[in-house]
Amino acid sequence: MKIVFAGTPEFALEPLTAVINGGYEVVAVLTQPDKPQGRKGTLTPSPVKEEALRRGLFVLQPEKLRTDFSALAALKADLMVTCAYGQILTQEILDLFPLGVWNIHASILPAYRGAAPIARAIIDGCRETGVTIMKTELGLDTGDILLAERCPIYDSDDCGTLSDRLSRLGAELITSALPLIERGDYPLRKQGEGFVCKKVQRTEVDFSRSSREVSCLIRGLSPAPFAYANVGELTLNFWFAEEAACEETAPAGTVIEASPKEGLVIKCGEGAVRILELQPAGGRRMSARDFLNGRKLTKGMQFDIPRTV
RNA sequence: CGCGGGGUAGAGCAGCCAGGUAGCUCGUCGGGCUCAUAACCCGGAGGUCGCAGGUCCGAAUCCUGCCCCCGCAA
Repeated sequence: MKIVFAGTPEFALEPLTAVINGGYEVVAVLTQPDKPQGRKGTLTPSPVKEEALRRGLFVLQPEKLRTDFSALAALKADLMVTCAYGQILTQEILDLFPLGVWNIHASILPAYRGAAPIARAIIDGCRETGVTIMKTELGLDTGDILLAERCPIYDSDDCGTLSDRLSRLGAELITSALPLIERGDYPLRKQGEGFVCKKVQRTEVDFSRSSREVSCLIRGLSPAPFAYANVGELTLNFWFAEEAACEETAPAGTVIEASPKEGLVIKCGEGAVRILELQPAGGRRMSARDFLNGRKLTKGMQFDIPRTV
């Protein structure tokens, strides 16, 4: 069976490997064009492209697939597996594959259709999420479900760790799915009503929210694009935080503890959060303990609270 | 030339503007206190101050060039 694999970020690597290890003929890997990265604007290939090249696979990376799919058509592949590819497919493109186009999506559909399902689930405080394999149709992540499997979200998770786990789960599911699809004998389940999510953006922490909301926001946006906060002249990106016990009454945003021993604890609207890892603007990622050894924060300082819109 | 911060002991920082003894917190090592300790007390080790050149009696500090790291924005 000839398969095209379409994917772009790191999340798609395990599934790609799984398809290859499944013994299928991966006739091409479709991925987003190289993008300028960082301050120097260096043109950087996607993680999927790098892996594909490493394995000597044929790579396609059209700027606009919807108008530039002749190369894809020429492959005459049987089916396509998509996994966070990043471009919308047209009916013409779907029709190129006799056995269909199948998508690996990092949520239990119909929840969290669209972009950033993993980050959204954490930010919303979900206790579990999962991965769905669905047959792609024109609507965004609306296709019928072939397989889905749940996966817990722990308080120790950030978007990075959860993403890793879901990526492996996605790899397992596609491994189970391909034989079913090849045999052509499989049940499909219709999705219920859902909603589409947008990309997540860098967000200023609102400490007037509850400790759970704050810690989930921080973990959901780490390791990018980050939740941040300002205190005095400092801007801090937060890498990891946990909810903390707090008996004090102080305005939200107050620094309750700031010592190498006690750690960095900030009062929230309800409860408090302990920042465990952070990164000052201009600096490297470091533990709160290291940061406090530099003594840039002291008890009683106030973090800015963003204006509520 | 997109905007900006930075490179000083193993870690995180101060000192630089107004050149003149290498400082702080943590860690580490040794000793003490304690039933005990990640707690407390005493003591010690540990630094080519990113690299190269220049100015100067004297440079972490002033000047010039270079290397590297990072935040924002794209």
